[in-house]
Amino acid sequence: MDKYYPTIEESFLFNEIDKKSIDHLLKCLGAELKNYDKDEYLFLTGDKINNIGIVVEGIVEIIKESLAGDRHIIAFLEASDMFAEGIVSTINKISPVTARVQANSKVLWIPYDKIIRACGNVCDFHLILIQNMITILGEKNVILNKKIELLTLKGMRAKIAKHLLNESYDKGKQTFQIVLNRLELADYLNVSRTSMCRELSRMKEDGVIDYYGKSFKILKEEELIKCLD
Amino acid sequence: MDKYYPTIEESFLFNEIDKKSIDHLLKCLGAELKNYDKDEYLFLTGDKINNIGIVVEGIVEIIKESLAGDRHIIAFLEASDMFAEGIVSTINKISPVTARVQANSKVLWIPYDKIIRACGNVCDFHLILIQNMITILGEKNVILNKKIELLTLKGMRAKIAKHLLNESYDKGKQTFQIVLNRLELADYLNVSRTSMCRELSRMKEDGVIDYYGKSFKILKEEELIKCLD
DNA sequence: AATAAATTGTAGCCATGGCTACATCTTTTA
DNA sequence: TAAAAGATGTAGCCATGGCTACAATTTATT
Repeated sequence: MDKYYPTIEESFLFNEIDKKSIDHLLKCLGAELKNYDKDEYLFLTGDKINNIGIVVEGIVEIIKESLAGDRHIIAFLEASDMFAEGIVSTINKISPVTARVQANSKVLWIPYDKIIRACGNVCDFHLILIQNMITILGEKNVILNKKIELLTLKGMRAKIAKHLLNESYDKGKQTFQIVLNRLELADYLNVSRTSMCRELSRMKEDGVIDYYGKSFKILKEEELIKCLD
Repeated sequence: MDKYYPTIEESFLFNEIDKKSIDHLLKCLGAELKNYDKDEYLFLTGDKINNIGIVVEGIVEIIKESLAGDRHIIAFLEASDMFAEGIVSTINKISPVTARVQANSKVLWIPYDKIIRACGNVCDFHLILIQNMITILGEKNVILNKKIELLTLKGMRAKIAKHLLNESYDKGKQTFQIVLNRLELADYLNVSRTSMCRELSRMKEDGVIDYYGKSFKILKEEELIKCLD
């Protein structure tokens, strides 16, 4: 298991925790490393979940089944990504999603109980762990709120403007590269790709932004801000 | 301060905590009760927040200022409602909103540090408190995710269908009362009231639902579910 | 009970944006 | 290096849903 420590340490859950102590801590937590074969399920929609998972090797897919029956992948998780933390921290702990490995994978499972209940010999790390857990949930809240803000905006231009401003603020520059391609971006903004492309063209024509591929430049910030009304 | 205990106890933060211990606990936490006059500000957008607030008396408004400069009230909080818990649990603790009292009010402030750091004489309550804190954040995540699911649906009928199904499942009945009026509902679904009313009429005409005022009845659940594609 | 105010429902008009189809350009694979 | 697959941009068509205006109904106020 030791060979995976570098991966495990990267998770924010172990932020500020002395790397030398992780071995001790994982034992204290009763963490378990499990192997999964391609396409094996980790848990299904409706299952009661009691562990937090950290991907140690391979790929984990998070799948949302709609009431209407169709399946939609909402996340691809890679090594050191955490999952299920949002589920175990609710009252009933019932998963609204299904998790499956896409390739042969290894997952580290940590019992939620052990994380939030300080162990008998209250190690200092435990309290840091709990604080990290809360911070992770807090930050997730921020991300969800940002997404809601975006989705709530009326009009194509407003959505594009808001997103580009967000990116620009995050990077601290007027010129920046985006990560998503056009289709993914349209998906994120919940609009059709073609209509989004059309509006991007218009915005370039109007001289408020410029772009080539994934490189964007904000030309008239004030104009973009005006779009948000 | 004792006279406000019944209100304070109602907060989920003190769930499962012996009421007799609350007095001791609040002292251990260094909780402070403060008075505010009508229209006084509790904190402004951009302020760094270090305390969780619980409304003890009066009304607190949470206000969102858009980049474009207009103000929008996103919540009215009443006695025993908690606020700022989502802010203090992030990394930088900067508030994205402004809080103001709408009438003469009393607010109980609890230092976040004290909540998540067990005190020297580790009282048992402290751990419960921390677990409650995590549960609160987890549940908030669930609510935000539900809202995103709704906003992401394409088409008026899908949004209405999803919301009515949610309400029906929550209440466990096909017939139920909604809380919001038409304007508030339209706002929640992020559509115009008139278009929503039009679609509600059509749905009634099609015989998939029936309603009168705030009373709704789901007539053909399978049909509603089909709308979600 | 009478009036005012607020809430809800309906209709017509038209802008926004989704969809199909295709062209252009880029990247991957053989 | 050619061919295939994928990503991006553009255009035309038309359905969805936003908006204004007003009617009908319910609730609040005097």
